[in-house]
Amino acid sequence: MPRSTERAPDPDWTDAACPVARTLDLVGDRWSLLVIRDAMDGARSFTEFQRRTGIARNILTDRLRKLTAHGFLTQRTAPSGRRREYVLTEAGRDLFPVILTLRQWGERHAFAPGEAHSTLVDEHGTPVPELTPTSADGTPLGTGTTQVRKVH
Amino acid sequence: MPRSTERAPDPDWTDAACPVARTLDLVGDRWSLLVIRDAMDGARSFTEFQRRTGIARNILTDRLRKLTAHGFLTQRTAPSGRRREYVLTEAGRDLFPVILTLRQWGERHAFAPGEAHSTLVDEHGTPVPELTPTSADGTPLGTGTTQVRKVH
DNA sequence: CCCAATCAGTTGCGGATTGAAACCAGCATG
DNA sequence: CATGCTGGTTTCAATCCGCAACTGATTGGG
Repeated sequence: MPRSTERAPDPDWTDAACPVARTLDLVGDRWSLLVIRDAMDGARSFTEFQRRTGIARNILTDRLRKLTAHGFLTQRTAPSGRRREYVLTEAGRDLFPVILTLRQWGERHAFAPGEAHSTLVDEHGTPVPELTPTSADGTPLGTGTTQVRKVH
Repeated sequence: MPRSTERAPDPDWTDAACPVARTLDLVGDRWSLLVIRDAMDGARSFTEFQRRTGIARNILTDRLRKLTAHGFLTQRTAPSGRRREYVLTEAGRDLFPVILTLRQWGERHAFAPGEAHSTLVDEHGTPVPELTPTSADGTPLGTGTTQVRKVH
């Protein structure tokens, strides 16, 4: 009885009006964002993703397929041969701030002081600074100083 | 295998050295971040979370318990009575940039042009600008201009 | 050409997780 | 006492996940 209204690549959202919910409907599972993370870090092939994440192969198959179907990844034939490889699309690369903020939360709250972890650095090896939300005039924003509004 | 470092509510990480993976181990499921989102938007009570998310009640019970155990939420008695309520901790509020970047990705990529959605505004009603990663000297950073490095 | 290894999956199978709905207990009101 | 609200718990079916075995298409070497 579902009645598809228009063209629907991925039907029935958890909360159709909320961008947060829609994004989580696409990548809000245990593995998708780790696959994206590794793609950003240079992983291209099935076995490379498998090796880095440790994910079960059938699940990886499923995730690569879904991420490709939803436009985060594309499959193209590798430049150096005839094997195919997975590369991030524009939409996939736009998840960079999401991965970065997850990373920064983890670095701050999920490690004991002095515990070994990885961090993100720029081309000069300088650590990437914390990403802080600000208003258009530069004042910092948080949960108390913002609110959700409907738009059409 | 007894590995009691200090207080260990949630042992064996998916990828112990990666802050992204650790964060996702804590909130990387279908519902946790939506609960956090609603907490940021003012939800305090069990039924309020249930009403906003539409989540099954047993799962909500589990998520509220886990989010509390992991330090994202605290339970305190409401100031205006004797009912208890869930409020975000410091660590919970620090997920604000994560929710915001998820929201911004969704606004950009998960909606057809002109489709109705919610957005985030500051106290003056001005839309919150895009959060863009930059290096310490202000140059924009992306997947091509950063790399992961181990730190101890 | 033949044998082996590697890559990219697919299939089958138990066990854990999730979800919908029903049930339950405490408290407040009428 | 009956009703309603809050904050759950229980039950049970469906789904998801990981493991291991298998396929099938390529490289790679002798």
